[in-house]
Amino acid sequence: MRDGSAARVPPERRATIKEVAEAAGVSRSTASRALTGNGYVAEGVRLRVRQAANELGYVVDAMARSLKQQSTRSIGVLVSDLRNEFYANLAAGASRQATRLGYTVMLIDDQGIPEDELAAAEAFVALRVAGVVATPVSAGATDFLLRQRVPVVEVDRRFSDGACDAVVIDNRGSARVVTRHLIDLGHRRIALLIDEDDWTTGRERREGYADALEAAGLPHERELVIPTGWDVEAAKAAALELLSSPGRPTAIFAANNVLAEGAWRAAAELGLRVPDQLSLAAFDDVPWMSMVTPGVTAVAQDAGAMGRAAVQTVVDRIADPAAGTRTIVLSAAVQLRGSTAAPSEVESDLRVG
Amino acid sequence: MRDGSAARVPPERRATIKEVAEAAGVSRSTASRALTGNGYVAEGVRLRVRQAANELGYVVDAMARSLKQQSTRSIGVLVSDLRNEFYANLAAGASRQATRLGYTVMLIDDQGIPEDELAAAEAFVALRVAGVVATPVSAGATDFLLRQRVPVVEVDRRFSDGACDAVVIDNRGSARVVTRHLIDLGHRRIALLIDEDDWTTGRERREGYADALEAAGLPHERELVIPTGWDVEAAKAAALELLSSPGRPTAIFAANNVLAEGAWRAAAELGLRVPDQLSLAAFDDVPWMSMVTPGVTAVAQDAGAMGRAAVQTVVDRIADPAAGTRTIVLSAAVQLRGSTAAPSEVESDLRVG
DNA sequence: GCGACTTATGAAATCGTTCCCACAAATATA
DNA sequence: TATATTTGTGGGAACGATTTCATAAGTCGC
Repeated sequence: MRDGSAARVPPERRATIKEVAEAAGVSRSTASRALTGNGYVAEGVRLRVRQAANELGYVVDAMARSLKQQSTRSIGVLVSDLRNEFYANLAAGASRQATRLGYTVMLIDDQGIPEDELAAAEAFVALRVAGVVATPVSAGATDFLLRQRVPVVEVDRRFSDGACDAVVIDNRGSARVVTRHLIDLGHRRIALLIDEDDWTTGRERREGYADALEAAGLPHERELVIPTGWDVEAAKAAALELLSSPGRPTAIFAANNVLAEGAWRAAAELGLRVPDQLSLAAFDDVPWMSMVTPGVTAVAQDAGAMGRAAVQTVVDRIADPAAGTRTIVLSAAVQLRGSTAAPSEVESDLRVG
Repeated sequence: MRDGSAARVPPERRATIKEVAEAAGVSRSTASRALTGNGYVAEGVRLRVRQAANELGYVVDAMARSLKQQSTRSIGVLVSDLRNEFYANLAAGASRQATRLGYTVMLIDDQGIPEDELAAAEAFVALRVAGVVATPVSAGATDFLLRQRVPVVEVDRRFSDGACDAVVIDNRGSARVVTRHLIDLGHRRIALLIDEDDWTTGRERREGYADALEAAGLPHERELVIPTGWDVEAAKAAALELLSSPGRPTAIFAANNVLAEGAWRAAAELGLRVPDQLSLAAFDDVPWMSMVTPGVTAVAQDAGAMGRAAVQTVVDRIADPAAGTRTIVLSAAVQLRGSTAAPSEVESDLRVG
């Protein structure tokens, strides 16, 4: 029985256009025209070539094509941590938009490491991607790409202000609204959990927080701005310390979803009731915030929309490299949930006492 | 001042190895050897070439290289939905392992659509990826890739049993353990929320559920196996109907994290206390399950590890295309949390009455 | 029936790289 | 000294496609 079946045995080597041309009895040029649709080809010939290609299982070699055409249909996407839902949604939006526009995506997760980011940028240049969408962690990668004449769109945060396109949200305004919300509820000691100050996101969120305090005539107390690490554990540790201290705040504003998770876990571990004993608000609305009880008040960035917009922008830029740079600012909604409420009397007493 | 700065103006066109060679005063062959490290090159010459390359901002054209070498250093990764944390973690693990092994990743999110999956497979072939890691949604893509002689590793679920390598977990065993756990707690009416039956994951989880019921001598009631849709809303709707019915189950086993989210939201909407009035267990342990109160008992698959293992497997396969196919079965731990407990007396009465 | 245009085809150059080969000089081995 | 062997270099042929150009036949308008 073996070898007796009619199953077609795949050939050792992949078919080339030359073989397709021979099978169809035409020249390579004609075969190319028949398959790509560029230039004149007689209808009968077109069909013959298409059929020959099918029978041989021919698939164009994108590299040979790009080499000749000196351009590719792929876009580099560089994110800091795919395991973080924000970046995953961003990448999903970018990927889908790219597919829709006929591009493929080269995705690299640089783990937030500047060296890896630079290596990724080099890989993108080597692969001659048509453009790059990146959530930068340093100025290095963008600089390198721009020097190499590769269109870049910075997403979420900016390092090369004005030198390239960008898609961001109104971090400062959103942070101000959230802080204002807490102040309006009666909070006077509002801590800000923040991982960094070097990025535009962190800086702007901090500024928005400060804006709101100032507008309300509240002091901007240094010890209430808590620098944390990058991951949940570090954030939790920082929050534990903060919440165990005598001058404990009545509200925490976490500058992103990871820090919010740390704060939430810390509060749970200390047995603090939210919102009675602690109000919690966050930047980045992720699913768990609407699943826990009470839900967590959060700034809802549409990461998927950011990814889509970034890809659209980079494709526009590829089409017109000379146009002036654009910065797209997307709005973000604040989802008010049960985690923010007026500080309780008891808490006020505790604070005073 | 403008144009007076010493800033180097990037050249219009990218430098080629020919230009590097000329700048260093050697032939293209020598320049190539100096940069790649293959073959003999005098030390002084090597340095001269490297410097020339640096000064010209030379970056090798990966496409020209691959065309000549007839191989690439990139791997195609195909997932169903990057917004789902399971796939995001899988992709993150795959991406990082690929980077570690010197490969770049072409990522495509096929949205679970068979046509898109096939189109992605074609794109991978066109780009001549060295191998593909995929969470298949139909047999088509894998078949096509195998016919095209592209190494494929199926992850999470299988369509081409034995025809290619695979990385999966013990779905049946894990489902059995969870169901058994619910039975041991005293549950007799345990519903299974499941999205599909066509994939190995769904089938095996269902079998594990059935195994446990049978082993306990419990009837396998048809109306307790609930087919849901793919998204949270559909799952929630199905769960709402189930939980509002007179013969309502005392426990729900959700076959994945999306369905679990739907069930959780449904229970919350109906005001059912977990675990007093309803026990909930799930497949796929995602962060929210340990953040809500009570935590949700879940099978913890390490998606990142699956992605890593898949990439490792496909790279091994690239190295030895003739070796027999392997199926790697990773173990999954069951995280027991507060959402599963013995059914309350009141509930039992309700059920009887 | 003659120029102008459209349609159709194939030969050959080209994209940027690698790598086989030929050759030469330096070094090691007999 | 004669002969291998190692080290170093450059010429040129690939890799697989696209695309320019030349050529030729058919069509149109007059």
